[in-house]
Amino acid sequence: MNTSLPNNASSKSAGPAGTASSRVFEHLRKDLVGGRFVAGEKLAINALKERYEVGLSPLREALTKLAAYGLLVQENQRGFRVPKLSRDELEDIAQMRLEMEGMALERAIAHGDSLWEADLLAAAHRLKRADISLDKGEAWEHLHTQFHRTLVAPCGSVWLLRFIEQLHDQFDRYRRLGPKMPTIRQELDEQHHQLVELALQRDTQAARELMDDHIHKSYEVALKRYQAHV
Amino acid sequence: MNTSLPNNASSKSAGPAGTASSRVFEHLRKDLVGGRFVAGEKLAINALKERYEVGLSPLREALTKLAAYGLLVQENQRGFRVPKLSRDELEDIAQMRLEMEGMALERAIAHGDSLWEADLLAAAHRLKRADISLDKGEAWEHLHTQFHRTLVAPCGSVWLLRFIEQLHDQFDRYRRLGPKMPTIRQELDEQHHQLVELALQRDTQAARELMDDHIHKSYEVALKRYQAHV
DNA sequence: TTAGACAAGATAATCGATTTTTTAACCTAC
DNA sequence: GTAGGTTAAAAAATCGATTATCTTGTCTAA
Repeated sequence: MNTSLPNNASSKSAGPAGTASSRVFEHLRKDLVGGRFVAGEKLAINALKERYEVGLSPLREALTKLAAYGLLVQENQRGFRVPKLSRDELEDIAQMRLEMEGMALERAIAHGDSLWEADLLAAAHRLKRADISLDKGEAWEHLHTQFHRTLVAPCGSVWLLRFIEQLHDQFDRYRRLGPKMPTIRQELDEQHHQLVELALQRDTQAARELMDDHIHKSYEVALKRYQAHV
Repeated sequence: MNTSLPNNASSKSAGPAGTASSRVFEHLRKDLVGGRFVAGEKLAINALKERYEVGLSPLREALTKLAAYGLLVQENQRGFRVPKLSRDELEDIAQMRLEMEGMALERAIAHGDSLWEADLLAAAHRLKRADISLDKGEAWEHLHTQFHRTLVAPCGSVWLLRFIEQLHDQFDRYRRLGPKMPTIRQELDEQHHQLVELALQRDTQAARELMDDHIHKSYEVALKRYQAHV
């Protein structure tokens, strides 16, 4: 019923369903990506048990899974900790995003059908409409992720999509560092709009260049945030 | 102390150390990659408990981790199963290996120092010497993995290495399908040797082409095995 | 003064039993 | 005869308690 990682309770829109384990996984994942833990911090399992209102077993399963996913580090007999951040890693992640999302976009443009075009337009529209100041930007973040997901969806490679998702989460640990998000909304929206345009025109070359630029700008934001946060 | 996924007990050479959970994880991983489970099979947890001599908690943690890693599928409230194989997926994996290992090799050639050259020669030598008929080829398999790992090691991207590792495990599910391994040893050895040569000469272009060819040949073997197995 | 040993407390990992959910077999009503 | 419903058995998921390991502070001996 699923593809195993984002796991059960189909990715988004999950209602009350799913196992305790999968609920905690999602919740923790969001908290980690959203920067609600400080990098390097050691997790106090007992505290988490209360915070997320679960028993030990499902909690440990969630933590184990997050470690496999790369959002936690598990140390031999001393529990879990939040991975440190480093400039080197940020560059690694950004570089990888460049390569992989570029590749995916090219393939998506080659394979995407008209249903994709519709989805893409819809996702872009929703994103533009979203109020970034709403619930701490959570809603906007979700739509933003969704937009990028839609953009590369028909690339034809399950594994490529999987890696991109993972990198995106990693990247967001940097991009969402520190307080709120006084993003330069204007330029972002413009780029998203242009991306859709170029995708619809099947202008692979230009689309990829814009995507590179888009990721590069995100990288600069993330870097600034990282440097301010150190 | 580690990088979280291959997990504790540093990847290879693990002695008796590590938690029950990590031991089972490694053991199960090898069994899954080595084809000791049939694709699509549902895992009987109680049977596994006995087979691997662990309690429920560490076993479930190992299974959860393997699901996050992609070697198992977890279904909402009905346990774990071994992912099905498909020709489409095989092609996806092979294609991704092409891209990612090619990229990694280029970077490795650009960054690798003389220590790398030494490691590479050593790894190639050990591989050539290995007796493939020994313990069901396990020893050879390990050296083969190690060789490819060494080849791309200095690529400079932790994430790229991680993805490659993952793809390699996925690929091996196909390549090691069915009985034993009557590999055409000659040609493989020759290619490995040539790869080392070209890497040492820093001939990026030729090395990448050979790598492409090498992976492509592996793909053909894997495909044959897959088709025979269906 | 400091390196090493030791013990007490804290934390991680594991176990055994319980609860929840699914599966499968059977039964009934149409 | 089959769709729908009931229930017993099986399996998954979770809980509570136990065991093993690490951590910290203190003491001793060089």
